[in-house]
Amino acid sequence: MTTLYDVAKLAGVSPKTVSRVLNESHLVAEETRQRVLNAIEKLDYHPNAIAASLKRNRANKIGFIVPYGSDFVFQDPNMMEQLRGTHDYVSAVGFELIVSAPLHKKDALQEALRLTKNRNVDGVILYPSYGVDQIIKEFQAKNLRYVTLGICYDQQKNNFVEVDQTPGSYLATKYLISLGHQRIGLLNKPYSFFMVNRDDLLNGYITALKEGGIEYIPSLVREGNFTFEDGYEKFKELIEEHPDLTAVICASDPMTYGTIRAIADLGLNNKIHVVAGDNLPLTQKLFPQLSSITNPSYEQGRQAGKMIVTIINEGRELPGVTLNTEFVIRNMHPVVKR
Amino acid sequence: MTTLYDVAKLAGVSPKTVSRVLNESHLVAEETRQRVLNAIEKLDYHPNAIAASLKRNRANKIGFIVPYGSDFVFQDPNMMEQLRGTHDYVSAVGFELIVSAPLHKKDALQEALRLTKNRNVDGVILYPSYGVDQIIKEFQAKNLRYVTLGICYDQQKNNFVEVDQTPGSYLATKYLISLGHQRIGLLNKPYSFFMVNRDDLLNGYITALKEGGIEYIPSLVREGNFTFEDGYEKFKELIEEHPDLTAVICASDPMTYGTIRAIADLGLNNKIHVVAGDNLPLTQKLFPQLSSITNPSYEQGRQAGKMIVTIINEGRELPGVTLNTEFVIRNMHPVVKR
DNA sequence: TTGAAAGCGCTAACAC
DNA sequence: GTGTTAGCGCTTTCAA
Repeated sequence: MTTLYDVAKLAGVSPKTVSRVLNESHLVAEETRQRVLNAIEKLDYHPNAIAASLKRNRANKIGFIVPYGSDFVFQDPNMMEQLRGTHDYVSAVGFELIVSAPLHKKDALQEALRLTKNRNVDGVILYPSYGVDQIIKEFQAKNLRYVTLGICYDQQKNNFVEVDQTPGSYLATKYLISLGHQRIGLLNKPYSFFMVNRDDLLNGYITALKEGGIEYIPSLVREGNFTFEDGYEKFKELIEEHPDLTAVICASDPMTYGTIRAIADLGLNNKIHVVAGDNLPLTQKLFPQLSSITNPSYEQGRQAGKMIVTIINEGRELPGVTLNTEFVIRNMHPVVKR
Repeated sequence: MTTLYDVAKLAGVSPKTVSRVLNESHLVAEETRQRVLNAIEKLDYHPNAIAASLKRNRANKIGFIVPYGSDFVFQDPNMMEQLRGTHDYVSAVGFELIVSAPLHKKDALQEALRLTKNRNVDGVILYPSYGVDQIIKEFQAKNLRYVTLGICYDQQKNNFVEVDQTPGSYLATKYLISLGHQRIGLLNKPYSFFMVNRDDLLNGYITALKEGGIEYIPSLVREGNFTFEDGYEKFKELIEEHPDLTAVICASDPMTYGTIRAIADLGLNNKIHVVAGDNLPLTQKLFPQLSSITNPSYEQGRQAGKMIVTIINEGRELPGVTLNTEFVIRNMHPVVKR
């Protein structure tokens, strides 16, 4: 294994000079620099990143921790978009991304602590889940670096990148009302996913109903855990209790797919106006006729990546960021009254 | 920062003993071990993984290199399944997974070399792509560790986990013929993706046609690059040239989605019998009526993870592994003759 | 079963 | 602009 010393010897300079060429070459005379570069080339020298990490006390790695098992991370399309956003940002600024997806929530949180305390990573991005507030306390007590994908405890002011769904659901509901729909279902996100539920989807929905002079009926709202299966089941419940339903707004794209499948199975094609939850590329391709709330998952992941890198580099907390949803009209359904 | 020395001091033992407790505690007297563990607990000590890595010359990390940009890795569902399989295996045996997805192929391959030579990772999993054979030569010359997800050069005997699609396409074609289909299209995988094309999908298809006494018409086969867009375009080409087409076999699930969308756009719903390419969970949910070739992507990723870990631990090459496709009948279409 | 000392390959402090 | 020295935190001889 060739080391920096071999390079120094061949180039006839000190080890520190080689190190300078590697890291801060502007502090080295051009002629010296060239000699060192030649030696590096000749020896096919590659600096040992681990040794540098040890000395610098910097792993140059970011952990992306998801407390729902690998089948969730790698199969939920929103999660993938977040992951992709984080990957793109952090890899562009010289960090590597480590994905950690233990099967049990409590393992995940311990894993976050372990990764960070072991100095395997310089900081982590945490997905909201039950118990994450405890972990954050420990991160804060130990002065470790973290960013959360959503608000994780009451009064959290720093180190989060969240998405506010109020505008999206408000606009979606308004739009459906403008088409003449009166019985509009909402397949809401799960309260249990988040420590601090912002009720944003629900609030946008209720506000729009109120403005439209339509009564808010709580049983038109069902929670689901973002999955296809929940979309399927909850829509069936909804339509059974409210056979006069003509439209439904879904909190996520997988739930949208489940809803569409349920509609097909029930022989209700073209009878229910569906609004999708995320506006993912795949959904636009599969169901180009669907209007959709837009969920900036990629941007959320990207911003979280940017935030954790900044926090690591500057060594201080950063104020939280809120991204907004919008609403895209792509409707090709007829207005249906049943 | 508490170090192993702090623990040693508190426990009244030598650093080496603490190290033993951490790594090979059976070589330590139980009473000593307890004293050390107590000290670790009391100090909330976490071993510095980087220091251990430096000394051991082992990063405990696997690189997963994909030469097609992050939008491909994180959006292609098969890739995700492979990644998930690798993640699950390697994380279970104490390795971390580093995903590397540079935008340009040649960057990707340089990245694979850099990651490995820098000792950022102990080995890499390489996706087949143009030029990967050159990189492999360099890996071999430098005695670096790698596994490829498919055969990447002529006569490659070692260090790969590939999938043979012959059985799947053979069975799918047989089945379609048994239903009475005569004009069967094949949306094939792209030759350009692979250095060494095994023609497996095509061979299974041709063999089954021959056995069924049906002429093989080359223009019924179109290549696509696994994406929705290619499925859409290539199917349109196919049906335009062959209006008497009644069935089509797709090389991947995204291509299947594209084909289904094209069929809908052309007003041919229920007129074309579609066979899906991968049998991914999402496809089963979205289109439960589709028969499908089963592509063991998760298992492929898992086996690749297992292989690279074994190669790293044993320091030698391993014979390649071939996984097989199957065919699942889920048809609810009527048999259609046009 | 335990310990002393050396050193993995690099960079930070401090000279010159 | 360049070099010397020490040391990051661990593990590995080798000896006791």
